[in-house]
Amino acid sequence: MQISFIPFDYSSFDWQGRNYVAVIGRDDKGKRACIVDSFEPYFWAVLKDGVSSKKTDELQKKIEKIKVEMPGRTTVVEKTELCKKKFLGNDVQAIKVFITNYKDAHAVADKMGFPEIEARREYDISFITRYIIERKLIPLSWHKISGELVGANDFGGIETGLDVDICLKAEKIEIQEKSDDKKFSPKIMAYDIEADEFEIGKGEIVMISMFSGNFKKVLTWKKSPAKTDYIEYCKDEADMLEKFAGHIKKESPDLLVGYFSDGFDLPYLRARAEHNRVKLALGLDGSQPTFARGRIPSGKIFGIVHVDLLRFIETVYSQYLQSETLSLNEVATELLGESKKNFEFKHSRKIKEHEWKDYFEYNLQDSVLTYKLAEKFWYDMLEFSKIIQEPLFDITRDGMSQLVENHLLHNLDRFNEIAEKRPLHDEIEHRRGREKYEGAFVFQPTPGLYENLAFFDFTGMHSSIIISFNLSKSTLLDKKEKNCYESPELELEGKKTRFYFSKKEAFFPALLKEIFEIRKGYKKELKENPDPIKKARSNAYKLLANASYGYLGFFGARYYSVEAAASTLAFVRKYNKEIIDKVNKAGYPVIYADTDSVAFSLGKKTKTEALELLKKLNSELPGIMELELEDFYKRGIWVTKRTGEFGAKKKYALITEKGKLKIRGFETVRRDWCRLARELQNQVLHKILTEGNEKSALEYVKNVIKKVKDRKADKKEILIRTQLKKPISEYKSITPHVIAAKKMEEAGMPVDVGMLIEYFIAETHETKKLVREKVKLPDEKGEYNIKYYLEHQIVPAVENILEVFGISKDELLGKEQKKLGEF
DNA sequence: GTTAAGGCCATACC
DNA sequence: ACCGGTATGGCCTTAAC
Repeated sequence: MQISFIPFDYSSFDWQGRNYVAVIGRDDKGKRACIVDSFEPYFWAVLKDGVSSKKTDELQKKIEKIKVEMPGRTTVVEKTELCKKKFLGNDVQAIKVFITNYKDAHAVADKMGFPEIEARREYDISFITRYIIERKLIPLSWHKISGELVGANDFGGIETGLDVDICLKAEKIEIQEKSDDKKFSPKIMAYDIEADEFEIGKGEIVMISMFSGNFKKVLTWKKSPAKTDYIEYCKDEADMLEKFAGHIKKESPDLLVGYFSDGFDLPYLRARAEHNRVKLALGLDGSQPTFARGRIPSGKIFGIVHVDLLRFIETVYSQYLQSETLSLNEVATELLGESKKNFEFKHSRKIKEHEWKDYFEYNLQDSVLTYKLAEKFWYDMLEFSKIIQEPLFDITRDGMSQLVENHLLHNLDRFNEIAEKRPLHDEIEHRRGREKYEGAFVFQPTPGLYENLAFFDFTGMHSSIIISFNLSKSTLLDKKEKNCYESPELELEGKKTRFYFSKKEAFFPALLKEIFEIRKGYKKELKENPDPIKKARSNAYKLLANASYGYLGFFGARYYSVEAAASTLAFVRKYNKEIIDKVNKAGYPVIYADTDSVAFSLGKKTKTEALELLKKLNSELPGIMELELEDFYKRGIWVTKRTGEFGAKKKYALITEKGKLKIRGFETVRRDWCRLARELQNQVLHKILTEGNEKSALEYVKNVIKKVKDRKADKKEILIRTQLKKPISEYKSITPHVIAAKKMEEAGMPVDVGMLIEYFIAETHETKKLVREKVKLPDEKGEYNIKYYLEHQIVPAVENILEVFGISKDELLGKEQKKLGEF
């Protein structure tokens, strides 16, 4: 029989010592299907140059005798094939080594230490990735699958107890052209738990909420008078866990989405199920969730894609968010305009009868928000999965470099390339230990207020350089050749040098070019005709292109190349400086520049003239490099560093003619300054940039200073928030936020790595000199320290800005110091 | 015991 | 371990007196 099929979940299983995959998806009528499939697993032995055909024959025979015994199975080399391939861009002879079980690829490769073999490769590619490459069953794309129905006794009875409508053994897989036209909306269910303790498994789970659009439910085993349609009372915790699994089976979602659920909800559920000795049968085959090890364990459920939305947002979207943390509340407020319900967390013992209803609502709301965010990010997940060709489960958890690498792996066969290996421990250590290479150039600005500015910047500068000069590991030459690309002079490991790159087409720059051009196309289409799918697709290509440069210098990369990374930056410096020179010579004084941008004064020249200059600059750029207008600005301000008289880099504020502010680097945009200082600075910048002088700003500053002195500042405005980046015990330097974290721990509050620690600086006894000795938690009794807030928050936030107008630090401080003495 | 340099630390820019 | 280097600035630690 034949079906239309869209795959979204991939798992592997062994039967009679061989590997199989079970792919879960839907057909075009919305029925759930499982495709059982397999392929002949293999890896590669790349031969040294000039091995004779006689030697090759002998070698193949030797390899074909290899056998490894494993508990419960025997893997042999089934057959070998001699092929013409490419490895790092070079033509090579390679032996394709087919083996019984892919799990033993490494063990077989280990037995192949023959002198004719240059390298053994591709035994370290994940089985699912390998499967997708071999059989081209692309995640979230429509396929036509023909095959036989799987019977009750096939594959050790996998079909029995598998909750699907159709189970097919694939024979032929064809991708459907124009599959884009066919819509697929997955059934999404969001979930959230509330527990009595934050430590995984330590307390009891009090309630579980679920939401999937038309289905809403809060399960609890606590007794309360609250009665609403969605509350379901259970006998005890064990009963609640089983009912949870029951509802998931009945509702049958494709995606089960949580927020921080890899780190909290799912492991907690698993731990409580174990504690209660019940089975948490969430998988379509009745299996329990499993956890893949990693920096953060990843919770996998057979047949249902478990997505921890936080992880996806972290890697692909956090750079676009204004939110200071990625908490569900902040992210939902920013993206949905909807927030969590107010409920002050407490142990269930302490919850009063009438409060339970609020607690249930709170719990449900978390699922509702998670669900709405998942809907919002669906197109992004879909596009990433389709473009990278990796399952949803993986693309929602991979870091940017992993995404870049997987995109490469899925496209290497188009170049007949054998993949490079993943670096091993020693190699990683070595890479991490190397000296840093020189980065981009940042222009030293002259402090001042400027009028009528233009900003130019390079579009995708790093990518366009990698593409234009064919930079990569496989194009790096040992020495200068005729007709090659030559990097500008650069310093690496203390030596001045240059690198040379071949002009021959190579997979890394070629694939990047493809990404770059496709993105350009979608960006243009999007301008003319916006739609969310195109937007998500354009963004996915953009992120992929932007991460490619970082990938070159990432120690974990298969195609790591310091030479290519350092050369990229040498070109970045060269072209940024060249543009600065040319802009200056054209009669526009350059005010500032950083990496890929240049800001300059228009003076008496017009915008049209500036755009003419842009055209001219572009005509002189090599390859696909391109400079574009970022914007014109009415005014801009640059200030001095706190120490010294030079202009501070990466710190400026601009205003457009329409009055839109662009603030970079100032305390206003830093989350570790108190709100009062940030808001004050924001107002001061706004006033100065709108009005062109400091008059009303100065007035405003004085009022705030008075407010602080009169103790009129609100507690919320003076709280300082700093992130705890590692466990308290690992801090060498005990800073105020570490003290605050310690205090929280003592008070029995949860303290986790990654948390934003809130505190304020209080009035204390004179003998306490250090700032950390004055630290108090928000709820602690005490007045804020007037001297500290004036001298360390309020004045520092504005002194450098007012200094531009000749209001010196001494003047500002001197005036205030006398008054400060009163306290 | 005081002070200044250096280091640790968090955060931002691109 | 999960993209790079450049830069600011606060506060603590430590060396030198």
